[in-house]
Amino acid sequence: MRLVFHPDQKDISLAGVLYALGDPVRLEIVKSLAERGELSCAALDCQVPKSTMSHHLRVLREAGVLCCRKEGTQHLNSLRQSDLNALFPGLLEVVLRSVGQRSCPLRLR
Amino acid sequence: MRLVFHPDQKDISLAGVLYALGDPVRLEIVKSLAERGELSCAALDCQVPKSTMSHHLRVLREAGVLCCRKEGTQHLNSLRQSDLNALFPGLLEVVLRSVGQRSCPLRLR
DNA sequence: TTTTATATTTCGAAAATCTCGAACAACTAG
DNA sequence: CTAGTTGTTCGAGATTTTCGAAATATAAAA
Repeated sequence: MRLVFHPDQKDISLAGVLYALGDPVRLEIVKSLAERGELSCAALDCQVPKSTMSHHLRVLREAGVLCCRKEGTQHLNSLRQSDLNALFPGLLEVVLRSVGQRSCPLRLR
Repeated sequence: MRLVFHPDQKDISLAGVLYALGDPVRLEIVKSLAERGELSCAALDCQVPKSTMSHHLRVLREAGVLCCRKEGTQHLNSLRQSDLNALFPGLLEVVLRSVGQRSCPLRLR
Protein backbone atom coordinates (compact mmCIF):
# COMPACT_ATOMS: atom_id res chain seq x y z
CA MET A 1 0.00 0.00 0.00
CA ARG A 2 1.34 3.41 -0.96
CA LEU A 3 1.47 5.93 1.82
CA VAL A 4 -0.65 9.02 1.50
CA PHE A 5 1.06 12.39 1.50
CA HIS A 6 0.16 15.04 4.05
CA PRO A 7 2.15 18.30 4.01
CA ASP A 8 3.73 19.59 7.22
CA GLN A 9 2.07 22.66 8.64
CA LYS A 10 5.01 24.79 7.50
CA ASP A 11 4.51 23.63 3.90
CA ILE A 12 0.87 24.68 3.70
CA SER A 13 0.46 27.78 1.51
CA LEU A 14 -2.41 30.22 1.40
CA ALA A 15 -2.62 30.03 -2.40
CA GLY A 16 -2.70 26.24 -2.22
CA VAL A 17 -5.49 26.23 0.34
CA LEU A 18 -7.56 28.82 -1.56
CA TYR A 19 -7.07 26.90 -4.78
CA ALA A 20 -8.21 23.68 -3.11
CA LEU A 21 -11.29 25.47 -1.74
CA GLY A 22 -12.05 27.02 -5.13
CA ASP A 23 -14.30 24.27 -6.44
CA PRO A 24 -17.99 23.67 -5.64
CA VAL A 25 -17.55 19.98 -4.92
CA ARG A 26 -14.53 20.53 -2.69
CA LEU A 27 -16.30 23.34 -0.83
CA GLU A 28 -19.19 20.97 -0.21
CA ILE A 29 -16.78 18.36 1.13
CA VAL A 30 -15.26 20.88 3.53
CA LYS A 31 -18.70 22.02 4.63
CA SER A 32 -19.78 18.44 5.34
CA LEU A 33 -16.64 17.71 7.33
CA ALA A 34 -17.13 20.90 9.33
CA GLU A 35 -20.74 20.04 10.13
CA ARG A 36 -20.51 16.30 10.62
CA GLY A 37 -16.89 15.64 11.62
CA GLU A 38 -14.76 12.77 10.37
CA LEU A 39 -16.34 11.11 7.32
CA SER A 40 -15.49 8.38 4.85
CA CYS A 41 -15.45 9.12 1.11
CA ALA A 42 -18.75 7.28 0.67
CA ALA A 43 -20.40 9.18 3.51
CA LEU A 44 -19.56 12.45 1.80
CA ASP A 45 -21.96 11.54 -1.01
CA CYS A 46 -21.23 14.32 -3.49
CA GLN A 47 -22.97 13.10 -6.64
CA VAL A 48 -19.74 12.73 -8.60
CA PRO A 49 -18.02 9.50 -9.73
CA LYS A 50 -15.80 8.00 -7.08
CA SER A 51 -12.64 8.51 -9.15
CA THR A 52 -13.42 12.22 -9.32
CA MET A 53 -14.17 12.22 -5.60
CA SER A 54 -10.84 10.58 -4.94
CA HIS A 55 -9.15 13.30 -6.97
CA HIS A 56 -10.89 16.10 -5.05
CA LEU A 57 -9.98 14.55 -1.72
CA ARG A 58 -6.39 14.29 -2.84
CA VAL A 59 -6.28 17.97 -3.84
CA LEU A 60 -7.67 18.93 -0.43
CA ARG A 61 -5.28 16.59 1.38
CA GLU A 62 -2.17 17.72 -0.49
CA ALA A 63 -3.10 21.37 0.05
CA GLY A 64 -3.26 20.67 3.80
CA VAL A 65 -7.00 21.26 4.16
CA LEU A 66 -7.81 17.80 5.43
CA CYS A 67 -6.13 14.67 6.66
CA CYS A 68 -7.03 11.09 6.09
CA ARG A 69 -6.55 7.97 8.21
CA LYS A 70 -7.28 4.38 7.28
CA GLU A 71 -9.58 2.24 9.35
CA GLY A 72 -10.38 -1.12 7.85
CA THR A 73 -11.47 -0.59 4.26
CA GLN A 74 -12.45 2.99 4.93
CA HIS A 75 -10.52 6.19 4.60
CA LEU A 76 -11.69 8.67 7.20
CA ASN A 77 -11.28 12.32 6.34
CA SER A 78 -11.26 15.27 8.70
CA LEU A 79 -10.40 18.96 8.51
CA ARG A 80 -6.98 20.13 9.70
CA GLN A 81 -8.77 22.84 11.61
CA SER A 82 -6.05 23.68 14.13
CA ASP A 83 -3.30 23.84 11.52
CA LEU A 84 -5.40 26.05 9.26
CA ASN A 85 -6.43 28.30 12.12
CA ALA A 86 -2.84 28.67 13.26
CA LEU A 87 -1.66 29.65 9.77
CA PHE A 88 -4.65 31.61 8.48
CA PRO A 89 -6.74 32.72 11.47
CA GLY A 90 -10.42 33.00 10.69
CA LEU A 91 -10.18 31.78 7.11
CA LEU A 92 -12.02 28.51 7.53
CA GLU A 93 -14.70 30.17 9.67
CA VAL A 94 -15.33 32.93 7.12
CA VAL A 95 -15.46 30.46 4.24
CA LEU A 96 -17.84 28.13 6.07
CA ARG A 97 -20.12 31.03 6.93
CA SER A 98 -20.17 32.11 3.27
CA VAL A 99 -20.77 28.67 1.76
CA GLY A 100 -24.50 28.80 2.48
CA GLN A 101 -26.63 27.01 -0.10
CA ARG A 102 -24.83 28.42 -3.13
CA SER A 103 -22.98 25.27 -4.20
CA CYS A 104 -23.85 21.68 -4.95
CA PRO A 105 -26.83 20.29 -3.03
CA LEU A 106 -25.97 17.81 -0.29
CA ARG A 107 -28.31 14.88 -0.32
CA LEU A 108 -28.86 13.03 2.97
CA ARG A 109 -30.61 9.74 2.56
CA MET B 1 -13.01 46.79 -29.48
CA ARG B 2 -14.45 44.02 -27.38
CA LEU B 3 -16.11 44.98 -24.16
CA VAL B 4 -14.74 43.57 -20.95
CA PHE B 5 -16.99 41.31 -18.94
CA HIS B 6 -17.75 42.02 -15.30
CA PRO B 7 -20.21 39.71 -13.50
CA ASP B 8 -23.15 41.19 -11.59
CA GLN B 9 -22.86 40.91 -7.84
CA LYS B 10 -25.51 38.17 -7.85
CA ASP B 11 -23.41 36.08 -10.26
CA ILE B 12 -20.29 36.08 -8.09
CA SER B 13 -19.73 32.65 -6.50
CA LEU B 14 -17.64 31.76 -3.48
CA ALA B 15 -15.95 28.91 -5.34
CA GLY B 16 -15.15 31.24 -8.22
CA VAL B 17 -13.63 33.85 -5.95
CA LEU B 18 -11.59 31.30 -3.98
CA TYR B 19 -10.38 29.74 -7.21
CA ALA B 20 -9.30 33.14 -8.52
CA LEU B 21 -7.46 33.84 -5.26
CA GLY B 22 -5.80 30.43 -5.33
CA ASP B 23 -2.69 31.43 -7.25
CA PRO B 24 0.44 33.16 -5.90
CA VAL B 25 0.58 35.77 -8.66
CA ARG B 26 -3.13 36.60 -8.35
CA LEU B 27 -2.84 36.83 -4.56
CA GLU B 28 0.01 39.28 -5.03
CA ILE B 29 -2.13 41.34 -7.40
CA VAL B 30 -4.95 41.48 -4.88
CA LYS B 31 -2.56 42.41 -2.11
CA SER B 32 -1.10 45.26 -4.17
CA LEU B 33 -4.54 46.61 -5.05
CA ALA B 34 -5.57 46.45 -1.40
CA GLU B 35 -2.47 48.33 -0.28
CA ARG B 36 -2.09 50.82 -3.11
CA GLY B 37 -5.58 51.24 -4.58
CA GLU B 38 -6.37 51.43 -8.29
CA LEU B 39 -3.41 50.30 -10.40
CA SER B 40 -2.60 49.76 -14.05
CA CYS B 41 -1.32 46.37 -15.23
CA ALA B 42 2.18 47.79 -15.60
CA ALA B 43 2.13 49.30 -12.12
CA LEU B 44 1.36 45.89 -10.65
CA ASP B 45 4.82 44.70 -11.67
CA CYS B 46 4.50 40.98 -10.98
CA GLN B 47 7.58 39.54 -12.73
CA VAL B 48 5.54 37.51 -15.19
CA PRO B 49 5.16 38.10 -18.94
CA LYS B 50 2.46 40.61 -19.78
CA SER B 51 0.34 38.04 -21.60
CA THR B 52 0.30 35.92 -18.44
CA MET B 53 -0.51 39.02 -16.40
CA SER B 54 -3.40 39.77 -18.72
CA HIS B 55 -4.70 36.25 -18.19
CA HIS B 56 -4.50 36.53 -14.39
CA LEU B 57 -6.30 39.86 -14.42
CA ARG B 58 -9.04 38.37 -16.56
CA VAL B 59 -9.51 35.45 -14.16
CA LEU B 60 -9.80 37.88 -11.24
CA ARG B 61 -12.16 40.15 -13.17
CA GLU B 62 -14.44 37.36 -14.38
CA ALA B 63 -14.61 35.90 -10.88
CA GLY B 64 -15.79 39.31 -9.62
CA VAL B 65 -12.71 40.04 -7.50
CA LEU B 66 -11.74 43.20 -9.34
CA CYS B 67 -13.06 45.62 -11.90
CA CYS B 68 -11.26 47.41 -14.65
CA ARG B 69 -11.84 50.77 -16.33
CA LYS B 70 -10.06 52.21 -19.31
CA GLU B 71 -8.33 55.58 -19.11
CA GLY B 72 -6.28 56.52 -22.14
CA THR B 73 -4.04 53.59 -23.00
CA GLN B 74 -4.21 52.23 -19.48
CA HIS B 75 -6.51 49.73 -17.85
CA LEU B 76 -6.99 50.65 -14.22
CA ASN B 77 -7.83 47.79 -11.89
CA SER B 78 -9.38 47.96 -8.44
CA LEU B 79 -10.85 45.51 -5.95
CA ARG B 80 -14.64 45.08 -5.80
CA GLN B 81 -14.36 45.40 -2.06
CA SER B 82 -17.95 46.35 -1.27
CA ASP B 83 -19.43 43.60 -3.47
CA LEU B 84 -17.14 40.99 -1.94
CA ASN B 85 -17.82 42.18 1.57
CA ALA B 86 -21.55 42.12 1.01
CA LEU B 87 -21.47 38.55 -0.31
CA PHE B 88 -18.71 37.02 1.81
CA PRO B 89 -18.24 39.20 4.90
CA GLY B 90 -14.71 39.20 6.21
CA LEU B 91 -13.26 37.01 3.48
CA LEU B 92 -11.07 39.61 1.82
CA GLU B 93 -9.86 40.90 5.18
CA VAL B 94 -8.88 37.44 6.40
CA VAL B 95 -7.12 36.61 3.14
CA LEU B 96 -5.22 39.89 3.10
CA ARG B 97 -4.14 39.41 6.69
CA SER B 98 -2.90 35.90 5.88
CA VAL B 99 -1.12 36.82 2.66
CA GLY B 100 0.89 39.50 4.38
CA GLN B 101 2.68 37.08 6.69
CA ARG B 102 3.66 34.45 4.16
CA SER B 103 4.52 36.37 1.03
CA CYS B 104 4.42 34.26 -2.07
CA PRO B 105 7.72 33.63 -3.80
CA LEU B 106 7.69 35.04 -7.31
CA ARG B 107 10.21 33.46 -9.61
CA LEU B 108 12.38 35.55 -11.85
CA ARG B 109 12.45 34.59 -15.47
C1' DT C 1 -1.50 63.00 -41.42
C1' DT C 2 1.89 59.67 -40.83
C1' DT C 3 4.97 57.69 -37.74
C1' DT C 4 6.44 56.23 -33.32
C1' DA C 5 5.81 54.91 -28.65
C1' DT C 6 3.20 52.87 -24.89
C1' DA C 7 -0.22 49.78 -22.76
C1' DT C 8 -2.62 45.75 -23.01
C1' DT C 9 -5.12 41.92 -25.32
C1' DT C 10 -5.47 38.02 -28.45
C1' DC C 11 -3.55 34.04 -30.87
C1' DG C 12 -1.45 29.61 -30.91
C1' DA C 13 1.04 25.77 -29.21
C1' DA C 14 3.15 23.11 -25.51
C1' DA C 15 2.56 21.69 -20.81
C1' DA C 16 -0.24 20.85 -16.95
C1' DT C 17 -4.59 19.64 -14.84
C1' DC C 18 -9.51 17.91 -14.62
C1' DT C 19 -13.18 14.40 -15.39
C1' DC C 20 -14.63 9.90 -15.32
C1' DG C 21 -14.97 4.93 -16.90
C1' DA C 22 -12.36 0.80 -16.31
C1' DA C 23 -9.07 -1.81 -14.04
C1' DC C 24 -6.73 -2.58 -9.83
C1' DA C 25 -5.68 -3.13 -4.80
C1' DA C 26 -6.82 -3.65 0.17
C1' DC C 27 -9.66 -5.36 3.50
C1' DT C 28 -13.74 -8.11 5.58
C1' DA C 29 -17.10 -11.63 5.80
C1' DG C 30 -18.99 -15.98 4.60
C1' DC D 1 -10.96 -19.16 -1.50
C1' DT D 2 -14.76 -16.27 -3.29
C1' DA D 3 -17.66 -12.38 -3.13
C1' DG D 4 -18.62 -7.77 -1.71
C1' DT D 5 -17.29 -3.12 -0.21
C1' DT D 6 -14.13 0.84 -0.24
C1' DG D 7 -11.15 3.60 -2.41
C1' DT D 8 -7.02 4.44 -5.64
C1' DT D 9 -4.68 4.40 -10.08
C1' DC D 10 -4.57 4.40 -15.12
C1' DG D 11 -5.52 6.47 -19.46
C1' DA D 12 -7.79 9.37 -22.79
C1' DG D 13 -10.28 13.38 -24.01
C1' DA D 14 -11.46 18.06 -22.55
C1' DT D 15 -10.11 22.20 -20.38
C1' DT D 16 -6.75 25.45 -18.46
C1' DT D 17 -2.22 27.65 -17.92
C1' DT D 18 1.94 29.77 -19.62
C1' DC D 19 4.25 32.77 -22.60
C1' DG D 20 6.26 34.45 -27.14
C1' DA D 21 4.58 36.68 -31.20
C1' DA D 22 1.27 39.33 -33.44
C1' DA D 23 -2.48 42.44 -33.10
C1' DT D 24 -5.19 46.42 -31.19
C1' DA D 25 -6.01 50.88 -29.04
C1' DT D 26 -4.60 55.36 -27.73
C1' DA D 27 -1.53 59.24 -27.43
C1' DA D 28 2.09 62.04 -28.79
C1' DA D 29 5.60 63.49 -31.97
C1' DA D 30 7.19 64.63 -36.54
